[in-house]
Amino acid sequence: MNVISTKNKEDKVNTITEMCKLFQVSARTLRFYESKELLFPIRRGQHRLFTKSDRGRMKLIMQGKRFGFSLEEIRQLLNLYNFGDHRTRQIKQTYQLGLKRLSSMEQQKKELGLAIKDLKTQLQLCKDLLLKRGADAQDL
Amino acid sequence: MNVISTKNKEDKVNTITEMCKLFQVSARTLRFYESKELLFPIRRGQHRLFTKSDRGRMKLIMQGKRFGFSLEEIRQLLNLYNFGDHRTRQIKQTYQLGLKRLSSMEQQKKELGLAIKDLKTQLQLCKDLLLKRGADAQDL
DNA sequence: ATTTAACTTTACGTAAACGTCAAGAAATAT
DNA sequence: ATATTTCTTGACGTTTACGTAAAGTTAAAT
Repeated sequence: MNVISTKNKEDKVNTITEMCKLFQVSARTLRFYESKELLFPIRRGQHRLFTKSDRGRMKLIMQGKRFGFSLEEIRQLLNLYNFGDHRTRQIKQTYQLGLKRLSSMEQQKKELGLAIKDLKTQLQLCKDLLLKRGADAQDL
Repeated sequence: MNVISTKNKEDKVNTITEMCKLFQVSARTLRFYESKELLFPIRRGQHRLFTKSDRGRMKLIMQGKRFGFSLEEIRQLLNLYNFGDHRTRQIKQTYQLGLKRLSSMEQQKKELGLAIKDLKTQLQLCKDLLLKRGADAQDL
């Protein structure tokens, strides 16, 4: 790798099928996300090429989905990771939204902790009943 | 409250509008949940009356939704909280499902923790940029 | 050069989770 | 007794998040 070459991992681009494998989603899904402005693949001719930025965004999208956020909610926050190229006014708004999202996620984590505790209790009760009914402790 | 009266908070039933207020959902939602067998309100004539059991189930439904589970996923687990009236075979299955759900929720909590960390970092970067651009620290 | 594989757009279809009338029955208030 | 409110059952509509099939285009392989 010489000085002239600016190529590095950051510059690596992926075809749509590569992205599908990377994130375990369909091509339809990726095109859909592009249409909804969650991804911005560049074009070589007609074909899409997904950049490092898209990969980062996809990671966040999957994360957001996991936590039950809608694509629209996710989209609004994605700008938080690209704030370089936005107006200060815009960034401020996104920042505020980010703070709200953060507190929402912290709240959710708390509730999740409680729900887990409840579920554990309930599972124990269930287990006790099964044992009392003569279940084999082995398969529990 | 005398000895003969068996009435207590457990016996309290709610009309559909009371339930709506209690859980901040529409009547349509409650009827929909009944149609999907997540709730089992008793009937006084044609009208629905929601029991303590339904209230408990609703709490779990709301919780499940918050964490991104589908109604069908939620329905399957609800039996975990009514296992008294089921066959041992059934309970065993529900118990197994509960264990899986538990580990899924614990995993989610972990990921949520990481996502929160990431978001905090990103928010800090964002804040720095805003301050460097001369934003008033007051409104951040 | 031609087959093949990967990709494209367009467009209709679908499942989940309700919303929103419409029309009638039942309970409550006056 | 009658008006009003609350509730009921359909039944069609809507949004989200894609699936899927059709028909054409581009790139890669032979």
